[in-house]
Amino acid sequence: MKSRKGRKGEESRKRLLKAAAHEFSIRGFHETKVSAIVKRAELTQPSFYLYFQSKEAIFEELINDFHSRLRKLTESLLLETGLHANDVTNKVLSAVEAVFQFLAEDKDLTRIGFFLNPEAKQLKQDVAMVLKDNLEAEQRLGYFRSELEMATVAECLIGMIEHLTDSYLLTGIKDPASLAAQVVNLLIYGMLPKGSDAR
Amino acid sequence: MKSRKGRKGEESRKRLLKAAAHEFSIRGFHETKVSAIVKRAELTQPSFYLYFQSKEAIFEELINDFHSRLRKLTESLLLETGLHANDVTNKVLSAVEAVFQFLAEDKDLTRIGFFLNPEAKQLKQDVAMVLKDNLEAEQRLGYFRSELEMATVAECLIGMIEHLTDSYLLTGIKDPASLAAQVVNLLIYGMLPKGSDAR
Amino acid sequence: MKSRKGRKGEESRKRLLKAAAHEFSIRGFHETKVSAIVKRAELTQPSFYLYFQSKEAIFEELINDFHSRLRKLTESLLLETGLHANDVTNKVLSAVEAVFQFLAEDKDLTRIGFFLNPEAKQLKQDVAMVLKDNLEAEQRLGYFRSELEMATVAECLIGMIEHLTDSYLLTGIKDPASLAAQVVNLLIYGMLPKGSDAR
Amino acid sequence: MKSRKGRKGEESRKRLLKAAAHEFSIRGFHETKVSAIVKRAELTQPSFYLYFQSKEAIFEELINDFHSRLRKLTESLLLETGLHANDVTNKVLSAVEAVFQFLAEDKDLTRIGFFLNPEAKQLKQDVAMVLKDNLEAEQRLGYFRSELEMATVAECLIGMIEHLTDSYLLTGIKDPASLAAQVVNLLIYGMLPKGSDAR
DNA sequence: AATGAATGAGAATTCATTCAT
DNA sequence: GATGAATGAATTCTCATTCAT
Repeated sequence: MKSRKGRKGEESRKRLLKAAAHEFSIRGFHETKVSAIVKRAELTQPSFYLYFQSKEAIFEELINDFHSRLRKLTESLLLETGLHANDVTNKVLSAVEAVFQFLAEDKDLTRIGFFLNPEAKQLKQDVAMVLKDNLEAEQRLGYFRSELEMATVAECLIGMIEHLTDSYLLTGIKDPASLAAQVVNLLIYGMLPKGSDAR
Repeated sequence: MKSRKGRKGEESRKRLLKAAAHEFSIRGFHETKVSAIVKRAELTQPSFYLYFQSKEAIFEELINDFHSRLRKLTESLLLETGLHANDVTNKVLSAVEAVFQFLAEDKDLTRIGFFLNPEAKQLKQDVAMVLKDNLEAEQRLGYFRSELEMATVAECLIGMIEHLTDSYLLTGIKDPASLAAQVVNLLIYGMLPKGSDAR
Repeated sequence: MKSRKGRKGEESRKRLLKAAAHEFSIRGFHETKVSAIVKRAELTQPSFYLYFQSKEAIFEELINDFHSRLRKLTESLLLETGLHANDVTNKVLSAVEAVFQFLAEDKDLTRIGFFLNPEAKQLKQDVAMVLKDNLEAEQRLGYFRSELEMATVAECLIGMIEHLTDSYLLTGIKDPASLAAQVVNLLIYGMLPKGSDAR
Repeated sequence: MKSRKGRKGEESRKRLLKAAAHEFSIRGFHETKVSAIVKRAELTQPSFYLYFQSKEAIFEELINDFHSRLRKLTESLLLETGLHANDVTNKVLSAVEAVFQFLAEDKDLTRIGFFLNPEAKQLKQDVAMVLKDNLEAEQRLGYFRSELEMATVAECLIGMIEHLTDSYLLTGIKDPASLAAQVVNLLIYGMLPKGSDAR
């Protein structure tokens, strides 16, 4: 199924993936008909089945592609963000920005992998876990307030990214850098003005 | 269609709504079959159409119910949260808690109205707008840092609520009060420890 | 799937079975389209699936019906044919006739259950086994020549019945009684004339 | 189509025939896919159509091959078995053995030509007819009992051969010689012990 | 002589919905 | 107020076959 030889086949396969990503992203899985995918890819239905076992299969391939890349990103971020960061804020900032950057790269794919599929929850959970571990380590080093429950903080961060991605990033209203800046600023310093009450 | 006649009819109608909410919430719109709804409601397919025009119609009715109640909640919160609040933090806290409370009430409905339907985006946008206006007002009163872009803050708050609802509230891992406390604490004071650097 | 309530449904189900039997019998499994079955039964395709899970399912139901009835017949014949038969020839004759009778009853079903399905081989094997046991018992009592290998004889008998059914019975050229008489006559006495050589 | 050019082409053609015979014989006509044939023949689908017009065509070629050879065999048997045979039993025996021999030669082909195709019925009919004529001639010469209806006897013989081929020959359980011996012994002398009743 | 790529035609099956009672 | 029975309209998928090289 996967390994076609020639250049042309590989092209068609890619066209199908691209077309499918687009259709899925605007219409969702069920409302997307194979007929629509092949039409957009300028092929016929049987050709679709030359490259993919089923509609589910192409969907999953898109998902898996997205997920594995996101996972890889997460891991790379952890490495460079790692412990003993003496400028925590900047580290966090650049990490968050990298994530937004990634999510902005292929919007169709982001919509599918991040919002449209049930397993995304699992993925987010994984990411949350990794994030939590990291945050807790930094917390132990005194970089963050000790009362904060880092598991929840991690989930909050993910929620923010998720939602901002949906409303600002995928719509093109804001760019990764500005979003990251705002998120981190808010998260790090909170909403209160400088001199306000000592808690 | 909306034949509000006998007691029994009213009962059947409610059973269908409840059954539909459950099915939709675990399976999503497309994967939910009318046959499954009526089975759960212990009725037959034609009876379904005695009370609802179509599968879409019952879904919309559930959505609308949820949405109008959420909108009502939002409005009521704005009133009591209103301006001239001298203890902003507590106001925000009780508002956020009320929202979590509401979302925890009927979990099936929340899943449907909040996560499963495309129009939820519009709803969230509406809420975000209202929230933003409110936050900006408070910001002008000096309660919040002036550099913050309140539109984004509003979206962040919504993202946090959304995601925590999904991972902690609907799963029963955490309760509204505790979630609200954490969210607000984080949002208001940020992550840095008390005495840390002036920004 | 199976248990419909009303009379009408039961009727439709039977019509489908009858139609399917006919189509399968003349066209074989693959060449028979569900569309042809329902047309003959004066129904529509979805109705077919109201009563049967799939094309395979209705085919199997026909097969199973045929097989269980044939098995029942075999068993009943064994009982009455049993041991200590002092007029072996007549016993065999009436048994063979009963079999032809059965095979002539519903010709469509016979064609399907006897010739068109792969599992028929197993069925025939079963029958052969039973037959063999019986024949051997009679052989030990001295009713049959001791040099004969009864397993093979059983297979021969089945082959004869099978083929005569195909060419004479299902085509209506000969009737059960006459076929049985000829088969048994041949099998019991062989082809040689009365006084011919001692072997 | 029948381009009998190079050596290599001829080879491929043969490989396809062999592969097809195998596939057809275990899977039947409809369940056999052209893709499976070419895979087994280590060729590609377009190559298949270089040598055969269609799936039907290759099937027919196999059938025709089998049929014409079987027909030839029958004819040769008739010649040597011919009239004025003074040892009828032995003549019949060697004829039957020759048939089993033939059927055992290429088992795939036998399965296809003898059991899998609808036209086999016609072929068997033809053989039956020839057989009948021969038997009747011998009957007139007094070699066989006059009460026997030779048309039926012929069919019986074919049925026996058919079934024994299926259950013993193609499965490798018994060999042609032994099968022929048993069939003829049974057919000629019948089942009754030597001295039993005069009919 | 052979193949990578593509397709026309069709088949089974599903599901929301309605008819008749 | 309810239901047994039926269906229109799609949709996915398969397979033999062919085009272009």
